[in-house]
Amino acid sequence: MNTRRFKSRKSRTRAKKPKFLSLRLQLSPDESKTAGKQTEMPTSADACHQLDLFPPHPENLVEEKYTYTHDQDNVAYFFSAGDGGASTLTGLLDASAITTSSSNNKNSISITSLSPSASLTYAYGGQNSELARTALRNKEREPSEEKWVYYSEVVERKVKEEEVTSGAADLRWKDPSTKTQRLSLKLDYEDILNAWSDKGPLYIHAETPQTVPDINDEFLAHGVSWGCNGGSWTVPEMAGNIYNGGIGVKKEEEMKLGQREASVLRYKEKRQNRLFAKKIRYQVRKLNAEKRPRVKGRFVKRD
DNA sequence: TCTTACGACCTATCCACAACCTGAG
DNA sequence: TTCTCAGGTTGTGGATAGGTCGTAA
Repeated sequence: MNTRRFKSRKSRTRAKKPKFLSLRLQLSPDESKTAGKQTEMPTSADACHQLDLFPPHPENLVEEKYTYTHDQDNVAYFFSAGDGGASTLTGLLDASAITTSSSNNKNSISITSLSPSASLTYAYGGQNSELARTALRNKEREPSEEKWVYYSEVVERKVKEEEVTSGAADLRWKDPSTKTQRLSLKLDYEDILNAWSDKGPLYIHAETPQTVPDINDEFLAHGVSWGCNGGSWTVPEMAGNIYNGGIGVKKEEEMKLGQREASVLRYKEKRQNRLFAKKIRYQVRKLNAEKRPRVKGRFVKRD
């Protein structure tokens, strides 16, 4: 969604009550509760979130459980209620517990609440409590449905988690007496560069900083795939070809190229088929709306 | 290079009302 | 604990307004 458009549109006509909340906006440092916070270490692959090739939907912003998953084709974040509703919006706001789990090729991060009675009024500035109540009311309507969240929101959350899990994590995170919890990720760039020095260029294109790669990029289309393995990005099949002068066996190369092409095809197909259209939650309402009389597109009273 | 005009595109908003949800008893 | 009921909330589609973007002059 175009934010500028949204803003200007809001100014154009009477502002409609927003349906969803941005947790990022509401989770100011002062309001986050830290007392009794329990954190477990994320197991791996935390860096992978930086490559979300599919822009997330801003809708469905608030849900019960935040889950991050990745596989070899994709990286995505979900909110789901697969835990039976143990985590709620209140829980998210409170963020009393952040737990992570890992199994096979999937990692998940759950944020649950240890004090569900926390004040929503406080978190929402006392003015949008009705909104929060509404959001809470929606819990578990669709227990296993995929949800999308803002990418920036996820990144911010991940940064916080990384800081908590790192050895040099700011101890203020666990100190209930400390009011400022604004954590900042401090990287030792020199160490990173040294550690990486024998592993080839830092960037896909050695001259330019790496951002989200374009799937149409020839570089990707010719065999370099993105995978997340134990927290670091790898170039599994063609890495040697690119950086070390090739793998040598032409036949093998062709086979792999074919597999790559098929893989890229599947990837592109997957991306194209991704559901960007509005999802109908209640078919009966759609039927009713279709039958409802209209004037210039607006519903009108029946005679 | 900058400004302006224009068309194409995009999307929040509006409406009524049945379905749905929630809390009280 | 379960049921009932009243009242509040949500979701639905088509047309539209008005902003954005790209292009040409």
